[in-house]
Amino acid sequence: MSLPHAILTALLEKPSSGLELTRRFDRSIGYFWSATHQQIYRELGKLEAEGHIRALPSEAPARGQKKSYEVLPEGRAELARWTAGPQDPRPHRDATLLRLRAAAVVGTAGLATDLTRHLALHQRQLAEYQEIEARDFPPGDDSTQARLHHLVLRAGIELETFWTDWLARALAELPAEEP
Amino acid sequence: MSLPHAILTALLEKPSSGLELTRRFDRSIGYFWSATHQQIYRELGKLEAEGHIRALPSEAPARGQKKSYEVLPEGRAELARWTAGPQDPRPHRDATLLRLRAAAVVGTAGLATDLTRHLALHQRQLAEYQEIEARDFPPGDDSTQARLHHLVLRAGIELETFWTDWLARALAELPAEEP
DNA sequence: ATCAGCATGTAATTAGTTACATGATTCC
DNA sequence: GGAATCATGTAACTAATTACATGCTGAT
Repeated sequence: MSLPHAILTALLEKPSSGLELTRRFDRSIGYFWSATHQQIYRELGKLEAEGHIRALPSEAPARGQKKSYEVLPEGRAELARWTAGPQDPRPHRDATLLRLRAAAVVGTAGLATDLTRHLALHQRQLAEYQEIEARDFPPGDDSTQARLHHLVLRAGIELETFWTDWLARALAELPAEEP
Repeated sequence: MSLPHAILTALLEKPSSGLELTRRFDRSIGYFWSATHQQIYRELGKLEAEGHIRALPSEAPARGQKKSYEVLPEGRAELARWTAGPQDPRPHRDATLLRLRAAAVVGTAGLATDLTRHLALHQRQLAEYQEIEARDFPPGDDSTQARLHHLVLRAGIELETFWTDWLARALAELPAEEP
């Protein structure tokens, strides 16, 4: 539902081609709104047809050729409208919590292995966020833009901190398993 | 992707009809795996066709008639397999974080109103979780099942606590708006 | 007898995922 | 000229959402 707005945001930050966008959706933007290259190309086509973005004229539009896009005033207006307007929270779905609830009825056998793996993934993600914070947000940041970006990163850091703590607690509470 | 497993879990906890399931997906189960009645009826049909659940014979199978389901051994085995097996974390998508990032490029005008509304929603949800904790998990719980359920609830409480804190901080950092 | 609410469904649309296809460029 | 990689796309499928349809039950 908000993929077009994620793309508009990314393109306003920096005009890019489809593949460049895909790479950015694997890092920064993708930390809170992931998308595959197939989704991105499809959505770029729609946004262009609607007059929200346009291809930079410099490049040739052939198949294997790079094609960069920039946001038009209509696109910026649409993004501003979306940002300011009311939005209902989307329903959440968390497979890990569901799994624990399932384990309460069918047993916890085999669960610890995969939860341990998840714990490691969250620890790695947390470390990555902390590196970004140390590198990009030294104490004493001031611009509104920097403070907003820092807030978003803090959410990532605190959520990953929560999950690492919680998974460690969950693992500690699981009944020991036979080897 | 895990809707069938959510339904199997719910039915193992207590055999139910479609509408009863729908109600439970509006409360307990739905706190971490939401689903609408349309999804539920469709999935019940599939699970029955696959031999994972069956309709309790007592009730008549007509259209406006209640029809309750119970889990068969095959369904329990499938749920145990899913619970124990490896699962890759799904990509996250958080519209609020995307919105803050968008606001960093198009401006924060109008944003505070809706974030304030979201803050209130998270506060209400947190209060509800805390009531459930006080009611259902008095100090000194012991069974594995109770501890697993409590862990899941704790995740809800701590996540809502995070969001209320974070939204309050975000609102404090937004530039004041002209009335 | 009709209306409100319970209960079960169907249909159409949109969003997201997975698998595959194709051209261009560069390096060997 | 062949392989590897960059870059852009199509097609098919699965999951989720939105809107609508229909029968049953009990109250007035």
